[in-house]
Amino acid sequence: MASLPSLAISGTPHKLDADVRKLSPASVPLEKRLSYQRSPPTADGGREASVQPLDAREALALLREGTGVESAFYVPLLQQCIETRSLPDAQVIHAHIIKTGTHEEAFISTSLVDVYMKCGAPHHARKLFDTLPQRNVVTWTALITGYVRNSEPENAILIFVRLVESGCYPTNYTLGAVLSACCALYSIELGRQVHGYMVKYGIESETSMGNSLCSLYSKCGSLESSVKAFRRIPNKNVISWTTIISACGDNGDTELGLTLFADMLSEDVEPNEYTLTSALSLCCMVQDLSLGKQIHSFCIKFGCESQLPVKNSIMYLYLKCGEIDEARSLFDEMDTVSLITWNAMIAGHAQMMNLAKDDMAAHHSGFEAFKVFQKLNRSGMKPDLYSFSSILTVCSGLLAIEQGEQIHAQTIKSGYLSDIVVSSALVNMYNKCGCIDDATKAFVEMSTRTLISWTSMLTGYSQHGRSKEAIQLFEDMRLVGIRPNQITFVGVLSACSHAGMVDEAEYYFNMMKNEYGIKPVMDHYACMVDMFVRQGRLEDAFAFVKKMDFEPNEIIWSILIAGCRSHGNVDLGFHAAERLLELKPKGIETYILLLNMYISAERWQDVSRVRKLMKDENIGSIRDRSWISIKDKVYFFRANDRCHPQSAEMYALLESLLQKATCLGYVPYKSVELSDKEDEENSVGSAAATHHSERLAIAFGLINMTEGTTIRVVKNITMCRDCHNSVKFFSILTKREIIVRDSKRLHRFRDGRCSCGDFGALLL
DNA sequence: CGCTCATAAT
Repeated sequence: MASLPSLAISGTPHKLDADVRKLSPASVPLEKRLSYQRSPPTADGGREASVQPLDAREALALLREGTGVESAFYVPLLQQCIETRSLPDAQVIHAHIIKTGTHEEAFISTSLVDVYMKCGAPHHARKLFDTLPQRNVVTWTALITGYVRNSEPENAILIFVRLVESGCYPTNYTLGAVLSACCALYSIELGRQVHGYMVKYGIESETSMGNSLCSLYSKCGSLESSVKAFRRIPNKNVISWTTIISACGDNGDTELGLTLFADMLSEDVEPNEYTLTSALSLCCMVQDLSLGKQIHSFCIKFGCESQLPVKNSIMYLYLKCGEIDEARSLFDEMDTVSLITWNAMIAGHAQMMNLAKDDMAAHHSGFEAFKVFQKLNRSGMKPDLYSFSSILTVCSGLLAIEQGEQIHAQTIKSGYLSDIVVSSALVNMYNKCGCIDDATKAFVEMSTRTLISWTSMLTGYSQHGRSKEAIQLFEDMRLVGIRPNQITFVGVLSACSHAGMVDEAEYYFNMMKNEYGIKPVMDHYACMVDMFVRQGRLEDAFAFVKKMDFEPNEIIWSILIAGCRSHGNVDLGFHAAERLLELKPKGIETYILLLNMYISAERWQDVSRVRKLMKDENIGSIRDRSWISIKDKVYFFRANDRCHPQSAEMYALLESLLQKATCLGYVPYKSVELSDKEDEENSVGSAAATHHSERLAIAFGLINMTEGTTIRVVKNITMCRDCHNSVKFFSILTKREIIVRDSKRLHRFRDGRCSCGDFGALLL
């Protein structure tokens, strides 16, 4: 972006020329002009045309032939140009205007500037403007407004500076347009300066100006300034209220937003459809269905429930609050839908996928999102950046790489890949699907990179065990001047941990605290503890935990216990387990870890103690689920599942693989039986061999997928170390790349190694 | 009065 000038407010004392009419030439009689207005004169309005209105099309045809028309026709002709957005027509008219010398009349040339701008030709407008003998504040304003319209806010600002320098007085129209330019530039500094001009000209208290300021500050991310601007508006109208309420939503202060909505009602300001949709969106954010329903009834009361945006909001409210059937029937009842309707459906299902506790539910939601996306494509409407970013999130969640690739192609074709959110979602999708090279490619090809895209890529490298690249990326990011956040540092520290770079980890940990003033949270400590544990430095790990200024949580203890188990320090493990049990952990995986530890040590009393605690704490039964997607079908597996027709083949394959693996040195770990009751019924009379769900899914993939293709499996809980170890052998024996994404991380098995660093601290 | 400026849903 070109550097922008400062808008010095000092200098010649300006006074707002309140009466713009003085500047307006009246060479064409008012009544003549009126007769060419778009709306036909009404019978009772007394606006009889003094010149017989000539059809604008006919007039334009005459001009094209070179025949002149009366100069009074220029206004409707230009009006017609705006409607058709036809640049050539504008040029024809322009030529005639010059021929007749009419361009010296300021209002005609102002119209021409406006027409060029509305035809998307700012260059033509500017060229004309620069040669004008006469220009007034309206002409200047038309140019500024036009630049904003054509997404050239820098030029709008530069023209405003020239306007001020030329001694012209800006009007409220002018300052409103300049404020829009500041908004487009997200420049709160420029905005404040324009605010200064408004104060100076005494128009700050005008409602529309206050509203604009309120909106500007909100869009620039300062809710505080926005609220201040709002409070200073003496005569707040419904727009003022709507602006501040939606500002609260945009800036994440739902509580204040809802309070202000209540204030508005108690001050007897009647909300309109804009206000109500904003309020509904606040209810969505806090998932408050009962409040949402009240606002729904307001919509009916104020008669705007039939408006599409309102319908969209209400549908989205039900969807976000989990009332899928209600949302669905509202959707089906809609006779007209907009792209936003489709997008709301996709985004709603995508969110449900992410929040679903149950993996079956998650998958179902994701699948619904795909169905909606498909229907959108067939409806004749074109997906936009919102559709693409939502559906790419769904692909990430389901590891649906085939669909993801198709959508990638569609984003290129439609041009939406240039959008920062879409391209970030694409990087994320490839990372989550285990395609680090495609992610890198997508990242490199981005036109601009934000904190989110850098962090996403960095985390991708880190999760794939490519620590050097992750850290290199971090340094590049700092070099470009992007300020890392908390999440970025989680990526950096986990990369260090992965590669055993203890000194670097400590260096970055301190950098985070001292240079960036970011307070370390549990995740950061978890990375550090994980690192010491990986190194077998259990004492250092425990010492680090003692340094924390909060109590270790379930995650920290789990890492310590898993580490003790891996490094055979059973006593320390038992000690840590006692501390963990005092916390009454919530996560089912924590219990499996503890059970596994006690089972390996054959401490059966502790095993039954943990099982009892699980019952007391109402920890549900252990459900082990995996799924694999082949073509457009998804196949689910449970532990020891024998439901599938190919079961016999799958079990035989697993047996033979395990046998071969044993020859290569595979030793099974004893681990907890993961079948739940439902599964046990199904596996009555089954062979002795037990398999967790991911092994079944992998076997299914090996049988049904073309040789050499990558196998991608999603698992709902963390892999156990026995499965992890055996899959490493499978990758050698079958010469396949196998990707398992479990609830904690991504495992990419290749040639007997796993990208997680072959270390079990994050395994059960 | 030729710039028609300010608010919403994904």
